[in-house]
Amino acid sequence: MPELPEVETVRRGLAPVMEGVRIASADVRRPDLRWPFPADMAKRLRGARVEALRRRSKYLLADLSIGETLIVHLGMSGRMVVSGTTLGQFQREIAPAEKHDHVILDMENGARVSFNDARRFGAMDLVPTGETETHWLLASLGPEPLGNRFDAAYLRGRLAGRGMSMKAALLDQRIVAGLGNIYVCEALFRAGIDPATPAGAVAPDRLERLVPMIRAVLSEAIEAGGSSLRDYRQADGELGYFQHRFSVYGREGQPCPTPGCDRNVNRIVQSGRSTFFCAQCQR
DNA sequence: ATGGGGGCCTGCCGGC
DNA sequence: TGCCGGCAGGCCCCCA
Repeated sequence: MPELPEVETVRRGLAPVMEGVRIASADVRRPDLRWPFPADMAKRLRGARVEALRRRSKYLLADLSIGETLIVHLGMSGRMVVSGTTLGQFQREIAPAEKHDHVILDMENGARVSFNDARRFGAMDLVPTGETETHWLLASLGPEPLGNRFDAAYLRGRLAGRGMSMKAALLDQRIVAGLGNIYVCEALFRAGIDPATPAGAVAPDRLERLVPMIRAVLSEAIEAGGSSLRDYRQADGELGYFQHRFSVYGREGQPCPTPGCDRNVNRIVQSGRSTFFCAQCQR
């Protein structure tokens, strides 16, 4: 659900209330999300100070003073709800536990951070900080799309000879880590690439155009504070505004936004997921 | 190795 | 108003 910009927005919202602050107590209200929580997670979290809040792809990483890192994935519907603090635009009173609040962290500064995830596709794990990169969930992730290692030459190498569609290739977290359905649709539209084109068949100059488009759409979404659809709210509880700037995502049947184009946005299904695109502008 | 599809969960929305 | 099918931003796993 939340893609890279949404997770980065959550990270930025949480950092002021969590970084440098000890976890006074952790309430782990069920034994698992998508996978079982580590044993004694609540006990290990209690008293640990959050040294830094980082992000890798769609994962939040909280480095703790106990030498362990709390890995958090929001899945499709995960949210971090902050209350009990005047830092940021949060609810001032401590929010009582609500339905689907699975893990509640009460910080020593009075803030409460509740992990709420209705669909429970999310995940949490606690690993030695030095082993974060090699954790089984993170080990095979590709480069960050906003990082230096991601460029057209890299993409060319990874896509050469591949028969999968461009849509599927950009959704593959081993190739580039952090894009999801929305931003893949938007980036392919901006780059004028047909989502169904076999990845290995896209010409180098088009990949050269694609990379800055991916970076731009992600940067703009972060700048706008994420997208936030339906049941998702960013860390400060405010709805994000980037969703109003989608060119094609969720706009089936509406006019293509390209000036002079008279087509409507199409929706097709690729490997079970909706793809939105303009058949005129994307070839 | 590659790629395609199923499944995990709950909630919401539109149509009848 | 109520019920039901379809759909949702992710990702692992199995199968051909």
